[in-house]
Amino acid sequence: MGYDFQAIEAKWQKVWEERKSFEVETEPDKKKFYCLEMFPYPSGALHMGHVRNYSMGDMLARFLRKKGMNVLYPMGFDAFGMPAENAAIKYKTKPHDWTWRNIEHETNQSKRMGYSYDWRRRVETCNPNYYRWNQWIFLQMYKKGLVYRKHAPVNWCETCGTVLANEQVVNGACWRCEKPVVKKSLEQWFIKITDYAQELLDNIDTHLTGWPERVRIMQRNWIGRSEGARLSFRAEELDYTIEAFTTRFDTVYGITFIALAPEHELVSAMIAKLPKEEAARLSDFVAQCAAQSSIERSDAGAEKRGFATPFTGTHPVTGKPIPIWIANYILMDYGTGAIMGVPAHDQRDFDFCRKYGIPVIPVIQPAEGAALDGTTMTAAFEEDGVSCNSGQFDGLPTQDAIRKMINWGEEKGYCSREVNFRLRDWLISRQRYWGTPIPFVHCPSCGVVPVSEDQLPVLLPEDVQVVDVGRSPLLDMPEWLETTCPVCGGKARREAETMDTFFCSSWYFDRYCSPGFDKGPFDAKDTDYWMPVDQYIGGIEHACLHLIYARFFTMFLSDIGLLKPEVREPFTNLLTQGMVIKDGAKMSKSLGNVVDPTEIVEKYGADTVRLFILFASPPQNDLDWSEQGVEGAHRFLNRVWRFVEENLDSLKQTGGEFVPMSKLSDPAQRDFKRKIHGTIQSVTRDIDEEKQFNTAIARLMELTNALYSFRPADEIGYALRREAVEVLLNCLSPFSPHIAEELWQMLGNETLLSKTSWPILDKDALAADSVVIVVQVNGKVRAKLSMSAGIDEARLKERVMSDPQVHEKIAGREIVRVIAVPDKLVNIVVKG
RNA sequence: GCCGGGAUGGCGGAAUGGUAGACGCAGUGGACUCAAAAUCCACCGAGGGCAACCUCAUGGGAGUUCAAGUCUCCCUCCCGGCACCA
Repeated sequence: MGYDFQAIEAKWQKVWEERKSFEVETEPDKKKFYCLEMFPYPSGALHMGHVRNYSMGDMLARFLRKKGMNVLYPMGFDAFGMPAENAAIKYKTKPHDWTWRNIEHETNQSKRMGYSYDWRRRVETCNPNYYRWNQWIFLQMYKKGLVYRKHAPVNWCETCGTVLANEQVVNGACWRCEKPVVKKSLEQWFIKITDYAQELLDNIDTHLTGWPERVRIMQRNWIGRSEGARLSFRAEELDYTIEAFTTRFDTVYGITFIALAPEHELVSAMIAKLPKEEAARLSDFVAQCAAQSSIERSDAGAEKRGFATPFTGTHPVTGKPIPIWIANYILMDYGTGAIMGVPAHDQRDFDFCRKYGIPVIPVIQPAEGAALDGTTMTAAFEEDGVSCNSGQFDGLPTQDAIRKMINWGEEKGYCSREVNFRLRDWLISRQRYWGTPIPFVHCPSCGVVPVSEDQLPVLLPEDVQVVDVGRSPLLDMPEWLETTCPVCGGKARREAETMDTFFCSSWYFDRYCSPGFDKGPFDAKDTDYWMPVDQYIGGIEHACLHLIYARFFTMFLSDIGLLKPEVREPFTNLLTQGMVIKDGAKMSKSLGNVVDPTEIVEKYGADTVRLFILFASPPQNDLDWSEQGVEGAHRFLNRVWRFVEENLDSLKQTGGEFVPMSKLSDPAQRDFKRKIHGTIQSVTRDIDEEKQFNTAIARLMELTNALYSFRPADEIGYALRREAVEVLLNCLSPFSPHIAEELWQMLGNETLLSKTSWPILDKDALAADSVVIVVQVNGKVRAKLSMSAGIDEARLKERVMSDPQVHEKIAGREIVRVIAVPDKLVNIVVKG
């Protein structure tokens, strides 16, 4: 009859759907497991990366169901975003229509793979029943003071026609289109994610122990905590107090200049105060700095340029006047946008001072070697040493000096302790159409005011033609734009900007718990049961994007009581899968090395594709696509099929109880029984603990090989063979569920294999009867002796030392020592 | 520059400090066949030997250990993240 995978896969997909095999409910008395994958953007079709991601998740979900868990395993679509607008222009359609068509197509693709999602829970972020809760959550954040508008230099992507959050700028370029990003001064919406910086950092150590070390380090770096102090310089002529942050208060006596970022607010006051000609030169300088791209600005090797102002600030400790400069290497968005310049101990300051002839005063001397001289040094001394030129602190080692001087500074009021983070507030607004409308209106008399909660959702018009990427069509829809003010009832204009789509993806996993709920974003009775996610699977590229935003959301939702207090983190365990590579490069349209999953599934079947993709590489590694490898996986499934088909009669005749190890006397049968249970043990461990799916599959291949070589001679032999086939199919079914289900049925089983418990391990069947003892001489393998298992150390030594073969290898040399590891090895150390 | 991760056959990859190379891919030889496909059997790190076996081998070098792919130190190369963050 042959392995007709097309018919089999269609058949079982239908059965599972009709029997609602994978639908789950909140059942507090059952042990739950929440298995989640990063939901896709519906760009048209699922690619191999998705297939890899979801094949892992589905395998785990199916495995855990068999282990008796109540498994929540949902799927949805991250459906708002730029590509829909671009596609709408290109194909002369509407983002709404394009997106929904793709959602339906990709859902069907997913079903064709046999993934066991509870499809009733599908979430689409572009659905008003979802994004209304985006708007609602945004208003809750506003109420808690976490939402604000700020006029600031922001990252602007010309190609996408929108601003970007810090996390979305990768090497100075847009994360999506990879075009350079420029700074633009705009008034934008921000969320105070920095209020949570400390908890985001602390929880990495306390809560994220189930995450890859790599991701934890990346997040720690991204949050970037540094401890130091804030100090101020009074600039009397300008009637202004300049604040600066430093991590090296111990170098305070080495300050020789103050530098401000060109965007610093004091700069315009200076321009106003300066004589016309000099004011013009300063404006010019500031304009030149602004013209630099963010890539140039952030290049450490770039030339440092400065402008000497005639103004000074008062040194907080010595009271001396310190000249104020404007410098292009000072960043406005870190610290205060002003620094204390200590050229002797900071390389950047040093470079700057040498260029402009500013004095260099060492305040730390190396513990050993020649003393530093400010006039002759060629580089800043940034290591630890001993303080000098620092009054009462002279002679202190650097670490002591840092501690003591900051205490002293605080006591005397020279400084105040401060912690700074590299993490910036989240710029949430986008100048785009296809997104969640920000639920605010602009009223000429009341200002920017929130839409009242009972007016949600602010619907996004769906019947919209996008013609130009440069301008949101919402701006040209007066019927949508014009509204009334929720406060005064007067004429007002809607906020036409939409939310960053990362807002949508920061809580979708909560929504899966109660997808139909309409009294809030989700029902606490469901999230209290299901959250947090037990296993999350997705790409490493979200390490400092989605995976930080979602953590912040969870903390916030927990703080306002929507999630229970103990849920502070959304994802207990994280698995980051590698990319799918072909011909040495990531599959991409531009390289033309894309393999379409649909075609491969048609040719080999979903079971083969799933098996290959999990077998070819461990989950975290990149996976090299190889059609020959796919054929190998297909061959294996064929082998399993053929075995059952060819031996069906004898397999069916021996149903019932399996023979326990104690009833087996034939060595071949005992070995085979051991192989069966050894397979259960290692497959279970590989999936559950090691997350090494490739080796789990290798074990199943070994069992299949053993099945082919085992020759049953009696009834017990046939019963063992039946046991082996059942174990094989059961263990195979999370990987290749359709073929396993079909063969299971062919054996005469009436229950669904998908609903059948994982095989029970018989520990008695694991113990070996005989073992091969490796005999080493001076650590080199010299002989292998077979003996029965469980011999103690003394008897083992005795047996090995009396063996003639071993004698020959020692050849009369003097025995210094004998090390014996029972059931394993004996190492004889000899001299000469 | 700083912080991570890695380097094992022709390839993907296995190896609680205890037989290096499981499993698969590719390859070689054979069986079946008129022939091919499919399938099955054998071989498959390098060198030496008729053989039993021996020597070398996990990027390079040292060290710890009875024993190191695995632990420690140094070096080389690759990959990733951060980077004028005060």
